[in-house]
Amino acid sequence: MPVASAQIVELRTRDADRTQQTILRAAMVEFADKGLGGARIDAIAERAGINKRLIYYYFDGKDELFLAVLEQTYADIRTAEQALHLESADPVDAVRRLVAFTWNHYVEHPEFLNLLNSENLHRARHLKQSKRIREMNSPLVQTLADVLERGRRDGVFRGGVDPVQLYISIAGLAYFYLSNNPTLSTIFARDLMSGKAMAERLSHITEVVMGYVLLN
Amino acid sequence: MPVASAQIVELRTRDADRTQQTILRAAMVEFADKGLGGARIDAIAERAGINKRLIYYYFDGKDELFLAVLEQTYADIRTAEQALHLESADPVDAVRRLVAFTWNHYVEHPEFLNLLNSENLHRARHLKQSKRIREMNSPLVQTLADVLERGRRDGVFRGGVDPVQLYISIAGLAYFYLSNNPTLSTIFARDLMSGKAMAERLSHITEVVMGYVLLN
DNA sequence: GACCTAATTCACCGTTTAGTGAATTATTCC
DNA sequence: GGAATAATTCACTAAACGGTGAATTAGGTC
Repeated sequence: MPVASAQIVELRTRDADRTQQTILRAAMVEFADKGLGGARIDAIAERAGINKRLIYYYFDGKDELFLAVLEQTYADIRTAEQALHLESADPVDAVRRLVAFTWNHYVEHPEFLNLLNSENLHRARHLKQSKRIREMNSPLVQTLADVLERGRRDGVFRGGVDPVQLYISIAGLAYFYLSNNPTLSTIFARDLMSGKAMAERLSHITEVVMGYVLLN
Repeated sequence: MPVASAQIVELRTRDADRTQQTILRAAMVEFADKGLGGARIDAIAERAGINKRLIYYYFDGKDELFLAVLEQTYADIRTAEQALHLESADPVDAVRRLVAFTWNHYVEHPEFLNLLNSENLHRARHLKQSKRIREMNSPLVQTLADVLERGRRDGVFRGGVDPVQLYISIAGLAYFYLSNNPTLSTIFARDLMSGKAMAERLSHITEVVMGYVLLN
């Protein structure tokens, strides 16, 4: 039974789950900040405040850890998507909400963009090996297809819209602005990250998407 | 005076300009393939078939070399943009051509996308230090603004379109699809790089952009 | 054809990096 | 309370990496 030094020493009891979560969070920050190639295992250990050896104890190596981070990040966005319930919404409202959700999710989770960029640089070689993520196939595309079809029947949406193309467009309009903000802001000599600029962007991409799907 | 082995040995005469170009090209390939953090100076030297020391002789270090590659790549796209001459084209045609040009340029220069991703991961710290690139400020935005204004006066375009927002949207619609192709293809279990898929994408983004700018 | 200088090669270094074998604690179970 | 096991620390390595001082060689100049 610890006595005086208890408050200091005994704060950390042994806990495998918590340690793994701590490593995962620290790795996410490091990978997002430096990319897979630039990230340092020692830096992750330091960030997590754990011994570096534990990373190899719980995860096999750098690549496996990166995959674990990717899986976690994807799981987060899938969970958030579920909560949207676009299937029951009015088609026009559903598309508007999907655009806003996508934008807001990227804004609130900038690490997601950097992780994806890293993974694409490596031609998705981690993702391809992950059963978990491929099983996580988003029902969003099917939902979006239904929304588009309902809108078309209602006479408000144009027909012949490929839901995958539209989904990629919505993501791209948000993603590129945020992911490439540093170079865009530099080249256009304009602060594209200010609150005003951000609000204008969301408004713009909403208009672009609605201008495309709506008839007239 | 070399005799029999002349054909082999003497193929390479000393040429500073050519050596620099060779290094630059090799560096572009390596940086695009591995990112700034993953690229190896030794690999660049090997690719270029030159002695590693020459990289430090002509360029100061890894970061300076990366900046040189970025500058070269930007210079290329600016040159190509100049040849478009949108200022004299019919507004509707001009926007269509800008979309197609952007798409085709990215398709033909995939290294450009990866280099930009790397630079954005590093928050444009190289770009910010480059006088050359900031001076290269594209006249394209001004040209696009004129095109939009002409189209509005002609009664074919909607008003109030920010040319910077539109330019970023056109770039984003093309960029995201190509840059994130590995993860997108994996997740949607669909080959988005096939000739058919690529043609569909260009068609789609053209419709999205035109759907937005055109009245009715 | 000797001289000068620019271009290229050679040999090397200090540090960083991912990764590991083995010892050591804490916790659980009997 | 002792044994077994899981969690954590310790000490270390081999290779890779960016970078550099100094020697060497080729080309142009007079």
